[in-house]
Amino acid sequence: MGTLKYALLGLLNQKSLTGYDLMKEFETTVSEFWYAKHSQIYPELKKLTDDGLVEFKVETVGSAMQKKVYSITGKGREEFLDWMLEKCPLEHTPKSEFRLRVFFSSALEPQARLVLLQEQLEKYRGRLKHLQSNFEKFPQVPPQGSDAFGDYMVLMGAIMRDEYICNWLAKCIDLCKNAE
Amino acid sequence: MGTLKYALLGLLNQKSLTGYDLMKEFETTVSEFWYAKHSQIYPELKKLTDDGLVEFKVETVGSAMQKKVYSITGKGREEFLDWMLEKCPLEHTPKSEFRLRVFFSSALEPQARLVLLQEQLEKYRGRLKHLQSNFEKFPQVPPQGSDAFGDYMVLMGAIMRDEYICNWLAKCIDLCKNAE
DNA sequence: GGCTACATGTAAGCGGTTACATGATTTA
DNA sequence: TAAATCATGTAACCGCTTACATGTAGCC
Repeated sequence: MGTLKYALLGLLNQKSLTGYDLMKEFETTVSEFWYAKHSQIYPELKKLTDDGLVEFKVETVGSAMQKKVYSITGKGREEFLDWMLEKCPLEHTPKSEFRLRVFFSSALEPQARLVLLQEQLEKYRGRLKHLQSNFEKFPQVPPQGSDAFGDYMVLMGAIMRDEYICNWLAKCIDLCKNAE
Repeated sequence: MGTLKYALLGLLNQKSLTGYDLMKEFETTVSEFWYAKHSQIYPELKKLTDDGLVEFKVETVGSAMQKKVYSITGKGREEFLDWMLEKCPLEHTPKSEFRLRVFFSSALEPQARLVLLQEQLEKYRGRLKHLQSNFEKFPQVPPQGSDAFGDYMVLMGAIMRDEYICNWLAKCIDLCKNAE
């Protein structure tokens, strides 16, 4: 796919950043739907530079430390927008080790099956609380043209996702208990 | 992770199958949460055989065509159950090209943003209908000890997942329309 | 002075996809 | 008899992770 390329271009389309900054983005905000390690980011930035989609200027921090601040070029913005307007096919449902275990769970004792589901439910409830507290940083819906609007939509999606997973797990736990 | 190994062991724990049968499983039932191409399955089966976790007997179909029917061994069943009882950590939220686009969608014209969301909604609504019709093959909840019970739980999860995505997309579309 | 964060790179290896390659059986 | 399906394998390549490797800056 080469999606990392567009993830980087999209972020640099919002503002200029260093490779390190981009790495941090993939660890925080963006991590809900994309991520990459620095070992993948730096070579990709080099390729984007060679292709004229981004450019950088070197800034010096302190006395010796140098960093490369990357900006998107006109050509880069063009390719990014082309990608944004492409048809977006339905994604394959993601692989899930947990669901694989649930699928095979008839191999477990009823008690172990229940533990499997309950432990997972606790973990998702914890993450849900965390996401909900993140959501409070938006006092109201951000204006549609702002970068925050996309942020708002995906965060809302993340919360709804964890809510559905909690509902699903609770339903499975009920089924297991009632069948005993 | 080496999860493919356990996916194969889990399926062979239910019944004996050929490499081709396993490939078909990954294209149908199991595809909701795991999948693999034959080019990955055949070498993995060879490895599992070398490790004594599965064994096969050759069956002849027609006059010349040979197929290998694989069965799980005692050692294989043991390793599979060990894996089933391991702690199952919270999975990283899956990468999604679509959500990436939604995140960046302030770069689009309001009309293009709406089209992006609406097209995706239509696709998910279509798949949801398909999943719901699959679900009708269960006249009632299967007994907890049967292989069908795991199948039932994950299919229920898949339906709930597509429902939540439809709800999320509908909500996003509303936001975009109200902000105009 | 020591720890954490900032900052940038390379190399080996793994999981997975795409493509190459072959041949038998069934069905229209 | 032609096409689709059954059936099994290998090889090249790609995206990504883990580990290797190095050095600076800020903070306690």
